[in-house]
This record gives sequence, structure tokens and C-alpha cells, in this order.
Amino acid sequence: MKIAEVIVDVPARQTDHPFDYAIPEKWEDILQPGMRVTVPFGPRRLQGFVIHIKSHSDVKTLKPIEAILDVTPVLNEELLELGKYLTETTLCFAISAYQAMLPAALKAKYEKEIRLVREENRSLLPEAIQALFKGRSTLDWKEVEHSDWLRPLQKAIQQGYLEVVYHVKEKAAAKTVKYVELAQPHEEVERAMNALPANAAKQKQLLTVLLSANEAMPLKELLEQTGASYASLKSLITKGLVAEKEIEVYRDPYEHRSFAKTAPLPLTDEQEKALSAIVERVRANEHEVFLLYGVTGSGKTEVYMQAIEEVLRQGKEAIVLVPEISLTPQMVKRFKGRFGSRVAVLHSGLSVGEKYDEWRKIHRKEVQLVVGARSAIFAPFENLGMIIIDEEHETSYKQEENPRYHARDVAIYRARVHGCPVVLGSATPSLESFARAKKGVYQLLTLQKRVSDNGMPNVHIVDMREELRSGNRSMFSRALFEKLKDRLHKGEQSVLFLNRRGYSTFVMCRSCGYVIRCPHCDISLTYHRTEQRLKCHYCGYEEPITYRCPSCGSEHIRFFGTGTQKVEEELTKLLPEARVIRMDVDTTSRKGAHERLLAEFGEGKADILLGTQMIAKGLDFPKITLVGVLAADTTLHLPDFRASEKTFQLLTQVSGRAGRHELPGEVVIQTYTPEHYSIALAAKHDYDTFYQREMVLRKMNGYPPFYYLTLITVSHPEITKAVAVTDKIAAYLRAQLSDEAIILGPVASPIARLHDRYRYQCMIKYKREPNMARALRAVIDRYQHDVSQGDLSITIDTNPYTMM
DNA sequence: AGCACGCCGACT
DNA sequence: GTCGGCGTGCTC
Repeated sequence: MKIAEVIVDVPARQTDHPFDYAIPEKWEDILQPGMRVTVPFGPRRLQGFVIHIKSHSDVKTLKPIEAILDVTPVLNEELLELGKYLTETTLCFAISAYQAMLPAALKAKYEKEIRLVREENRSLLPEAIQALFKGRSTLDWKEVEHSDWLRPLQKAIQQGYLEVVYHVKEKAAAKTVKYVELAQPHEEVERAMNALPANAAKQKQLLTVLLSANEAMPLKELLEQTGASYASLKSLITKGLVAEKEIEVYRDPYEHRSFAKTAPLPLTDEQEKALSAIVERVRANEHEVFLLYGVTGSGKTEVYMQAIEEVLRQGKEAIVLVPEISLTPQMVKRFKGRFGSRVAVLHSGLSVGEKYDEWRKIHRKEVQLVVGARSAIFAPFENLGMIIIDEEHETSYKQEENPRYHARDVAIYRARVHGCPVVLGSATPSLESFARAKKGVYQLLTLQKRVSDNGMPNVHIVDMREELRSGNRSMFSRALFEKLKDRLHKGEQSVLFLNRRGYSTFVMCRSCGYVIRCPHCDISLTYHRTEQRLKCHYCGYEEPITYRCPSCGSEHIRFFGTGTQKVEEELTKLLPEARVIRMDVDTTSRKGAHERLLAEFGEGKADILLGTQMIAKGLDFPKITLVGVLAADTTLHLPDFRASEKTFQLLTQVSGRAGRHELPGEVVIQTYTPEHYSIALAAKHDYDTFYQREMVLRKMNGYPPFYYLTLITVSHPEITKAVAVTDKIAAYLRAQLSDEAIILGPVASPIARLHDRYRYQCMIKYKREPNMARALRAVIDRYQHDVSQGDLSITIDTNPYTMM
């Protein structure tokens, strides 16, 4: 007998191991590792992944596999292995790792039903229950879950009159479209057509169209073309002349769009050099990590595309990762235009069904190229020729929930398996990557010149303290305001950047100093003027605005700090003739809103684009000649050792939006700390000096790339419990790890309370700790009880990108 | 995660 | 004396 090892769909420590199941004989030749199955699990029925097939098990009584859900494995051998790697490096459950690699549509949905065991039992049930089952023999569990019927129902279940049945369902199915075709040979149909009564004009017309089409036609199209109703068609079906059939189709998110074909552009010497280094490795089937360090506008994308062309010529496949935020229509257009139907696009804007369809195109080998956000790194290609990670430094490549993987690590793992190069591209590489390139672990490729040849934009730093001293209390410095007016007169476009949404950042009573906070989190509430509400940006809590202090009753409530809403209001006051588009989470949450707003700006329907993070990337419009950063310091003072790096990267990225084409660009950076090196050096476009300065600090303070980090966050509704557990964990790790490891904490998290839970953390800095994984596993095991039954939660992040 | 099993308090 | 509360442990 053959036995399958199955990972079941229960994300818990206790079930995080393979369970053995008997493979029914009829499926012995069909079932393969990597397929999804449904299995009985206790009284329930669950979905699971077959990870291995063997012929012996130590378990005495095996239950059989109940159903096979796939025709071909959804996870190939490589991805099954990759799952193990994820489990080990991120300390996640195996089921979470496998689910992360597949589109959400393949995740199971569970349903519970109560069923009458035998019709004879009906009369034996209590009257109230009989009424429930009137005219039916099953009912949905959800229907009665919270009702008074539940008790008597459970009793009847115990007596054996009723039973509970569990169903495993697919979340999304393949989409089908109805087609119509002739059901008999042409001569037969023609004969029948002539025999039709004279008043059956529409039926004749339908047959004529189908005869001339000579193949199955979409039902909708057929009816539209003939103007016939479904009734006419139906009568042909009953006569047996035509037949309907369902044909699987892909949902195409870009269905009604055409992409202008683009040809490879001539390359500069620098681009040529970079390209040939990459292509050489592609041809030789050799693994190597390249860091393509090229200033904004230096034509990295063109290098990617020509390298991809070579990969495709070799009959291999490629993955291109882009940060979610810059997966703009512009970006998609470039790739679709060059590679047409050979590209699949994966991003969060797609529906579950659309993502599933794009994934199936890859799975069925109908495309050779994927352009997508983080999770596209799991594209089930089997002959990878190259992986590209654009904007390599972007933190969105790190998943902030389980499995907490970094796409860059996964890319390098996969590329090693496939013997192919990884290209990390950035104008502002992460310190980790640049350090590795300097050490020779990665190969450095540099693009120093902008393709358009008009040099980097001029950057002016404005000291806002100076402005205040000269009596300017507005959020716009005189210099920025003058330049905005100037652009407006010339009909050129400006981009204003502020990394804070809402109207004000906090609301304070000027009489008693009381700040209005979220009742569930340790965070001040943000005022949203348009809705007249106060919102918590962390948990989503909202309340109406008050004009009286909840603490002392005074009416001296004031709104402090500036968000995008306030800037917008100010702009319409100061420059009433300017047309402004505001882009932040609040204006782009609706599907397609992001794309629409950008398109409007691109078409010149606005003079000023005002936005948060999301406008920092991918914007490439010829008429943008001014970029203003309203408050460069906001990211600088976050409790994060990468704050300087993030600020430098952001300022450089934003500045890069200006003057990418013929018109020269200008940038104004407003700040209260103009002397800070990350601001001063970003203004000079001096990455190398920034790198050196920052590396000194990282070394001094013991941060990456000199040390590895692991962050353990413990949360509990009771502060004492959170502290006590964190304390014990820290003590345990101190005992387990070497003296070289630095264990900081317990300390309160930067956001000490979130969603009514207190949060404490412990940070480990280390260089080499062979015992690390084992010690962390032990921590998880020690507290698994309190986690699964109590209110305790422990998250371990083996390479944190946010300390919050 | 669910679910069953099992052991103690307030009701018919 | 039973119903039902939740703590404990198992699921191939």
C-alpha cells in the first residue's frame, strides 16, 4: 500500500508536521507530491498538501485520502523544497509557507451542514426541529450557529437522528463562457434548416451564422450578431441541431487595452556593459547576484528588458519583481508592449479570480515572463533563466506577516537552484546589498549617467526654522511658493510630497495639554477634515470630531501637524487657479482609483500632484519640472535604525521624478534639520558618501549589515503578562546563545499598545549563532499552550524591517 | 484551529 | 441527580 504524507490546513504548532494517509488503490498512479487533497481529520474534513509518497508508516490505523483536488501538482519539487527552506528560516508553519506560494483562490473554504440521517427519523425529532427541516433534509450550520435551535440540534445529533457533514470547497473556480456549436454534420443541419417552418426566421438565421462560422461561437456573440433571443436558440437545442458547451477562459484585467509594440532602444556604453555581464551568466547557466546600481533615469528598465529577451531566446523564463506601489500602468505598458502575450502580471489590484488566472498561465507554461509584486517570486516556472528585483532597497519586498520572508532571499535561493543570475537594481541600494557588492559577494554594475543627458535636477534645501524666523508661518517656504506659481504660469507640472495623510497629525487641548488618543492603541488620533472624524491609522478606529476638550471641557482644541488634506486646503486658498490632485490611501482605496488619478495627471488635467509615499515611484511625466518635499524630516525621527537610509532613499526617489525628459527639473526640500547628512547628501545625489557615513554608524551601533537581527514581539491584553513573558524569553535566550549575541530588552514596543493589547519586545543582535534557530523553536514550543488557548501572542521576525 | 472528552457548580 | 460551564489533549 502507498502512503501519502500530508500537511493539513491547520496553522498551529501541534499540527505542524506531516500526517500519514492511505492512498486508495485507484489513485496510486495518479497522486503525486505537490497535489492538494481533502483528508478526514478527527471529525472534520480538511484540505492538505501531499509532500511525500512512501510505502511504510509507523501509524497503526491510517485513514484514506478522500479526494484529489488537482490534476497536476500545484507545487513542484522545487517549490516543496522552498517551502521547507521558508519554514526553517522564518520559523513559520509549513502550511503557511505553502499557502503563501499559491494564489488565494486555491485556499480551501470550509462549510458545515446538519443533515437528517434517515427520512424515518424526521418524525422522531422535536417539533421545533421538524419545523426547521420542513421541506428539506439539510441545513447550513451558519443558519443556526447563534440561534436557540443549537442545543436541541446537538441533542438530536447525539441521538443519531442528525449528523454533521463537513465540506471542503474551492474559493474560486475557473471562469467559463458559454459557447454554441452545431451538433450534427453540415448536410444534416442544412436539410433540417430547409425543413423549418417559414415563420422560424430567427432559427434559420442562427443556423446560417453557425454554418458559416464553422466552429463553436460564444453564445453572447451569436445572439448579438443575429438579434435572436435565447428562446429561438433553445428550440434549436431541443431539436438536437446545436449544442451548448462551457469553455474555460481567462479573466483578462487588460482585456480592453492594447499595448503599443515597443522595440529595444539603443544602449549607452554603460548599459551595454551591464547587459553583457548579465547575458553572459544567462548563457552559461551560472548563478550570480548582480547589483545594478544606476541613478534615477539611467535606463535600468531597458537593461532588464534586453536581458529578458536573451533569456526568452534561450527558451527560459524570467521573473521581474517590482514594488507594489510602482506596479503602475506605465510599468505594465512597457513590459506588455515589449513582450506582449508572453507576460503575466501579478499585483494586489487584481481580484482573486484574476490572480488565479494569471497564475494558471504560468503553471500551464503559456507565458515565460512574470512581472509582479513580492509574491510573484513564487511563480511556478521550471526553467528559470533570470530573476530581476527592481528598486531592490524597497521594504515592501519583506512580508510583514507569516511567513515573514524577504523576496530577495527567496530570489537568491531559487536562482541558485536554477543556476541563473539575480539582478538587483536600484539608484539607492540597501546598505546590505551595497556592502555585499563591495565585498565581492555580489557583482557591482554601475550606471552613472542619465539617458536623457540633462543631468540630475537642481536641489534646493530650505531651512524651515529660517522661514519661521522671517515670519513665514505657512507650510510653504517662500522659495517653494514662488516656484509653484512660476510653474503654474508656464503651464508645467509640479509634484508635492508629504508623508502624512489626513488633515492634522494630532489634536490637543491648549488649556490642559490633553491629546486625543485611540482608546485601543497607544497612538494619537489623526483629524480627517472631509469626513469630520478622528481616525486611528493603526487599527482603523474612528470617532466624530469634538470641539470641546474631553478632559477639561475647554474649547481651545487645536489641530497640530500637517497632513495631505490640510495641504490641499491651503493650496486651494493660496493658489485658487491651480488644479490639484491628491493621492493618498484615502483617495486611492477604491479599485482603479490610483490608475485613474495618475492618468488624469499625465493627461495634464491637473497642475499639482500632491501625495504620500505612493507618488515617490514610477511617475514619469515629461511636464514635471518641480518637485517639492514639504517635510523631509518626518521619516527621519522614526524609531528605526533604517530611518536615515529610508529618508535618503525617499528624497532621492522623489527628486528623481523631476526633469526626466527635455525640460530641466528642480527640487525643493523643506526641512528643520538641513544639516542632517541624509538630507544634505540626498540633495547632492551623493550615495557613496551617504553609504560611508551610514556604515560607520551601523558598525558603531551594532546594526545590519554588521549584525543580524531578530525581533521578538510579545503581546497580551494584560501588561504584566506581556512583560513577564518577554522577560522570561530574554533570560532564556541569554542562557542559550553565545556571549557575542546582544540581547536587548524587554522594552515596550514603539507602539506600546495596539488593538487593546500591550506589546513588549526583545531584540537580538548577533553575528554567528548556530544555536539560534533551535533556541527560537524552543521558545515557540514553550509558549504554544498560552498562545493557542490563552490571549498570548508571540511573533518572531528573523530579519525585521519595521520595529513598530 | 476545532472538537470531544472529562471534571466541578446551579438547577429541575 | 442532570445540564452545562470551560480546562486538556488529540487529530494520521
